[in-house]
Amino acid sequence: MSERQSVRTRFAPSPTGFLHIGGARTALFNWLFTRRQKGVFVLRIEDTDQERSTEESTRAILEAMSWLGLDWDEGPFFQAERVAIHRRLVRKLLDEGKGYYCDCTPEELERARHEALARGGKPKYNGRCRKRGLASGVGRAVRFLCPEEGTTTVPDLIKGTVTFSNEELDDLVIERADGYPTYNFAVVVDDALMGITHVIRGDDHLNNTPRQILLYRALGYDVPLFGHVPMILGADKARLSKRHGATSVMAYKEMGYLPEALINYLVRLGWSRGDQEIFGLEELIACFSLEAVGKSPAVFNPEKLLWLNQHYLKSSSDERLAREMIPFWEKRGIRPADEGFAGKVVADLKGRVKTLEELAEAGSFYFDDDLAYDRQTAGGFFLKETADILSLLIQRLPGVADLSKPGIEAFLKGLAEERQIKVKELIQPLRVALTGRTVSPGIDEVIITLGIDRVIKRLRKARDFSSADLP
RNA sequence: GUCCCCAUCGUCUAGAGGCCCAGGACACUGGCCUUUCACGCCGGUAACCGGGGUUCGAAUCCCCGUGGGGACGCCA
Repeated sequence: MSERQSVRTRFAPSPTGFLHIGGARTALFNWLFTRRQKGVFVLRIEDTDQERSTEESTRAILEAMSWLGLDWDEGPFFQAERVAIHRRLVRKLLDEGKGYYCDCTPEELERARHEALARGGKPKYNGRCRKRGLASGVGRAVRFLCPEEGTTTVPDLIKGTVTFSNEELDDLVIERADGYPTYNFAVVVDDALMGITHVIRGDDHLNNTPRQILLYRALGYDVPLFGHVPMILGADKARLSKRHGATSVMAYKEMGYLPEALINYLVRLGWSRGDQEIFGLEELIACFSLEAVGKSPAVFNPEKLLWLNQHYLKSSSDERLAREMIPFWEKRGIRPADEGFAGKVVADLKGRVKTLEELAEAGSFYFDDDLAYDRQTAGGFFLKETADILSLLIQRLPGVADLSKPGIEAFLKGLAEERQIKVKELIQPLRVALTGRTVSPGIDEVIITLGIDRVIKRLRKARDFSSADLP
């Protein structure tokens, strides 16, 4: 490719569902490649299947793209709005003798396929209408007249050059009986007319590519460069699907993943740069290349995604995280008193959880001064001795002048020493009293975030609970 | 069935003929730290699918098997 010709790529999902993990990675590779080349990234919605396409899906896909930060420069274009163009070009092929009408019924075609399969052959179209010279008419589709001899070569940036024998191809339908173009035709026309220079897509399309190349040539268009990225598989090595867990991008948002974690995970699935694991977006734009994309399919590993999410959680600012937390708290009926408090809660917890959802769960006690103590989950901490310890804390804590981490720590250590008990024996009852749980952030952090007034309030409640109703 | 693609630890991968009795990361695991849980730090287990070539030398190149994935639609 010459230096001056600018790169144009596209992402072309069909709006028949949400943006899934595989589609997101394809979009990401396209986007990174394009941004690196300072090219133009086009978004095109392939909605020629009127039966299955929905506006809701289109909205969902756009929303997911935006969440991931994958912005596009042109579009979204809707393929269905371009059928007049497709129809005109089908007529052109017809006029030039490169296509013909076919009146085979779906049942006939199905039967022929089965027979071919039974004979051990490839279930391709048998060419029944090829030489019949049918005119247009109701129930008639248009097929492309495919050469039967020779080979077609796909120039692929990832897989290398792949050659197909034209015998393997058949006369594909380019216009359905209902007048709508089929995928293989529409995609060629639109990519060509939109000036797409690099077609980057899943390698499930590799087999379609020779016939698409034949269409480019029949239409008189330049053939673009291709890059077929390997599929993403589930743990059982089968193509990733719902039964492997969440496959929708937005489902990950709802589970409390950060977009940069998903991006980082996805890009490392099939692409690498030495031993590096953590990549920021800007960094990716600077170093991404199709040559470094691997050829083999990759298994989706939720554990590693979780690890990356934890990493990004740890390194995000409290302010940002507090903002991201809002919907997760809302779901639990929690509305932080102010941003400062939300930030402190997040700061206490972000290093010990893997998702925002988990953070919301682990930190719910911060927002509820009326904790429902539970002897079961309290792990046997509500005993006579506990009540004594809590009383002691209620007496002494308000007198602590230095309510900083070291200050609290020194106070606790001193008190434990004075009472001839282990610090742990002091801290665990305190933890349970303040949080209602045996697991929580550092007790000093909890005290600071809660503030001394709320701490005392909770201690009183816990003491009463301990001394009343003892087992 | 036919065609196409692919093949390094359980998983993601590094490796472009000697630097590799194979490196990193996740997971698992032993220890340290410690105020619970995490985090962090130090360590461990674990792989070149098989067979033939080519070469002084192969994880790397070639061939054949085998295995996995994909395609074969008037879906995209």
